[in-house]
Amino acid sequence: MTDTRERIIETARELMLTKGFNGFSFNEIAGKVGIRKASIFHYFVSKEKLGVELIRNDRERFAGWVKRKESLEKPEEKLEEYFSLLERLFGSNDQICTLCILFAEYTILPKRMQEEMNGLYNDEIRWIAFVLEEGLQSKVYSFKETPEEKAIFILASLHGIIQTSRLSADFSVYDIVVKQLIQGL
Amino acid sequence: MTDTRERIIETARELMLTKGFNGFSFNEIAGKVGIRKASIFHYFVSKEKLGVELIRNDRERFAGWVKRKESLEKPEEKLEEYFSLLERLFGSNDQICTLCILFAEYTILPKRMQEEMNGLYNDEIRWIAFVLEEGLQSKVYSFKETPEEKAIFILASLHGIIQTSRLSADFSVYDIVVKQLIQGL
DNA sequence: TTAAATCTACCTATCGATAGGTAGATAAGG
DNA sequence: CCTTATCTACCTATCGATAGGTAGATTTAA
Repeated sequence: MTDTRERIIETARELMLTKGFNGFSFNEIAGKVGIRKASIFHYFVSKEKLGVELIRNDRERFAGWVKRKESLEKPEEKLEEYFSLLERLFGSNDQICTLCILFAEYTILPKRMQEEMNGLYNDEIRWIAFVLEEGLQSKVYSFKETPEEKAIFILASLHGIIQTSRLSADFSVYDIVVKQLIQGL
Repeated sequence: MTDTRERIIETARELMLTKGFNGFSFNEIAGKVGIRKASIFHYFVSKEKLGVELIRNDRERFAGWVKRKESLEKPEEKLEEYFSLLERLFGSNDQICTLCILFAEYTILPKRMQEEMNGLYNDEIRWIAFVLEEGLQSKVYSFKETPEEKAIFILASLHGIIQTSRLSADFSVYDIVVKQLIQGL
């Protein structure tokens, strides 16, 4: 069944988002899923393949999310939904977003995973920049940087605060940052 | 001599700032320093102790840096120096700042290291907030958030962009962020 | 002054644990 | 019967850490 495969992926994602790619093992996944370590290799020939799929999975889900939000008319609403999206990824548990958790390991990750990370990052930047461009044209935003520069700034701020929120387990800092980001538009 | 000890620390720092705490081994340090792995245990009874010392080291160096910058009169100058300080930490090589690299591993790091991370983070936040407060009083800054909120925002943005700069090995994004940060003050 | 004791700075060899990964037997289902 | 799924059993490599030792400098004491 693909059921086991799905459970492997879901468990792996939880573990990766909590402890990083090199922070979890096949044994740990197996224990949580209730199978043996060797069985995982039936679905994923290597840990690298699993890692690549996890990120690509994220990209697809983001693409789907974007499509679902296309119906929203106002760019401010889209952006606000995006802020909520990232917030929902942590908050309750120890998990943080895919890019956030993998940044530190970047230099020691397989090239294929690095490429997917770049892809995911560019996906998000492009979408944010697009929404900002909309906001500029409809005059709800009035910043003087390029939409791309602003997007880079926004995403960096979000990534940074998501990570620091783990230190004190204080998630209120996220809103503090979002508030200032919106104010700068 | 403590010379060997110093070389162990310096090598460990380089490795940690590049690959994370769990991304380097005693063997790797030993190879670079030119001694045997077991010899490292003569100076550090455990990897945890080494890790704690690396962060505490950072805190002390930051404290020293702060003292050296006390002579600067204008808060804008201090802040600018701080931006340059962080920038200097990466740029040339694959290394990024201590907090940035350790954020992802936070949940699987020894408690003592977590505590030191919190200490380092608070050190930096407090100093930034203090400088911002100065700026408010001398009227060179005019933001309406509290200095602490602004400090949290600034540090988050810097941490975020430092990490993303590894993706494309494009360090120009740092200046893009700094520019926007200054503009928001 | 010199011999014994101690300390410093390493070494070799090995430990148990765990990592990712493989081979081949067995079980389950259509 | 045959394919797919999952198992047991095992491999190699590496991890942090320990045991036990050695050469040489330093300290102590008669």
